[in-house]
Amino acid sequence: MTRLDRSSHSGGGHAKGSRPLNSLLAGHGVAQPPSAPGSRASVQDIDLIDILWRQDIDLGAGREVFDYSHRQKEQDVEKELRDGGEQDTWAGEGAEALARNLLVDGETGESFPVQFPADISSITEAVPSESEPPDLQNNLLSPLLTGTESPFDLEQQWQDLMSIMEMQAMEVNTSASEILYNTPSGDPLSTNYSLAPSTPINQNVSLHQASLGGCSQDFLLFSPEVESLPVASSSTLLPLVPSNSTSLNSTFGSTNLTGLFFPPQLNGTANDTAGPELPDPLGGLLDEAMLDEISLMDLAIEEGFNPVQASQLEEEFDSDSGLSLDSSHSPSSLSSSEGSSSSSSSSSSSSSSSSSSASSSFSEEGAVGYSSDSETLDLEEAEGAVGYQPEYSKFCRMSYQDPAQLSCLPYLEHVGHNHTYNMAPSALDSADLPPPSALKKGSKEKQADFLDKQMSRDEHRARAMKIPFTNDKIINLPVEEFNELLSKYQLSEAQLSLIRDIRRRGKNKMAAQNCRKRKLDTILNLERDVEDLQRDKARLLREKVEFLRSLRQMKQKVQSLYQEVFGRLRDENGRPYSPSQYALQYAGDGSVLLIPRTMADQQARRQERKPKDRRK
DNA sequence: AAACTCTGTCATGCA
DNA sequence: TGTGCATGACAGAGT
Repeated sequence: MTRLDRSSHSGGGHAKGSRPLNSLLAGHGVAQPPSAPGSRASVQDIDLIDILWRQDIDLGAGREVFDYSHRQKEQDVEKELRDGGEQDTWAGEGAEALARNLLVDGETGESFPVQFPADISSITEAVPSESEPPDLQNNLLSPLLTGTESPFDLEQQWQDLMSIMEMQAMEVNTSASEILYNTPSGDPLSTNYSLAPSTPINQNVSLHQASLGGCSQDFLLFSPEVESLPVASSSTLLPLVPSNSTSLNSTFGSTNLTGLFFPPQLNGTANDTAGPELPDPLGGLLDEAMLDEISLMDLAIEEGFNPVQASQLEEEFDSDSGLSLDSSHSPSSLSSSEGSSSSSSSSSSSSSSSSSSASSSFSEEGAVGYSSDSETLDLEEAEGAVGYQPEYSKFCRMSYQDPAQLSCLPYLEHVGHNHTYNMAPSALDSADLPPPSALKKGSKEKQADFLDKQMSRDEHRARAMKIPFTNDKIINLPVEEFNELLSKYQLSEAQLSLIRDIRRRGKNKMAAQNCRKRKLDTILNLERDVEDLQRDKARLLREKVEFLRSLRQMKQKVQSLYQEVFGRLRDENGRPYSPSQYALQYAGDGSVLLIPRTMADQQARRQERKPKDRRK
């Protein structure tokens, strides 16, 4: 009983050691995140827009967003723009309809001044869903509606965009707006900007008032630089125009959002100089994305993972339910050679211990002892060298673990039950059944040779010392019974010492076997862990690629919206604004301002500084 | 013959 | 203190 408890204890110890691995595995297996965004069925972006809109309305941003402090002045400008805007396409029929309809709340029908919502989500929110003229809606929403991302993707990226834009908007609101509206007229900035009487155009105009009229697009307007405006910019700007996916893709990785958002020639009339590299409101996000992508590539290079191949790898992993690691070969073979004891990982710990305990208990029956395992006889030396046969020892190990198998092998069973091996070889010959091969030879000497080969060194020693009981009993009997057995015989000190050594070595031998089995099981478990982790890694990489792709698409859409809105803006003379001199900027109060690029650039720089300080 | 694997054994630490 | 177990290290034999 003590032995069984011990063995179970040892098994428990092993299980304790391997449990974290198993639990880790289980955790990996269970904790499957939602499927890759790209793989999910795409939901119409308009749904997301509606959701976001309602969220903002719920948050109280539905109405207030559409109001801002300079309404009066902007209404004046709006009037002007409306008068002048009717001449161009934007002010045409669709624009008028838009101007009319966009003043009506899509949900309540309540009329309100069209304004750009306060965050980027409001960009989509502000996009009229049903009440808008289809043409404009399509015009402005087409980039969004073409998206195939899952709502999760869109929402996530909108939130990212919003967070960045809101930060910018806050900055713009608290600084630019103050400068624009509150600074004394002597301020060169303000003079240069909107309130200056010298400026014929009131740049401090909300987008809808300026020219879009009823377009309640929520827009982030970014501040390009004016200071270093190279004059040749229309040409230089053009490449930045993401008119097609290729250019956009190229700009995604190599340029900031300046290229994305800085409107190129607008309406074909903007022949002014384009700005240089403009601060990118989404620069942080983009840079991060770029960095992520770069790091992803680095990771791919370092780890042998190609993001593009990640999915392939994933598929391989998914399709391959078996072992895909080369390293698993040797342990697999090992486990196979070890038989059933180490075949299953989850039960391997217990199996190894149970097998040992089973063998122990079985050995305690006296039927089989571990001593029958791989115990051979060296013909040359009775005391001496090992001289065992590995194949046979393996066979014997399997046999002693399975009594049924052993019963089918009488000569092995004899080995287990041989209580008389301490007798003279001649006496053993009559009692022992030789193996079939030995029987065929029919030679008593060969039988003795075989029996000798089955004996271990300790058995030889025991026989030489005339130990009156089997090594099996010496090793596997419980302490009490063992001491009882010793007390039954009058043994010399040498005999007792040998018996103790035999017992110690025999137990240690079994312990070593168990230990090696456990070690193999641990290796197998670790390999499974590695496989699972690699599978997870591939999946995460694939998801990351999907997110990056979605982000890129969102940037495209935002850029196209910017261009579209900016291109439709007209000054009081009906002329389009020069993208090199003006930029649209998003204000925290929900308004969208048309500001000079100098101002926008300053604010953008300030925004750039903030995250850096924050990182410190 | 060298490299590798398998196995037994010893020494040691822990319970 | 004795006993058993676990394990690293080593050595011998076999492949």
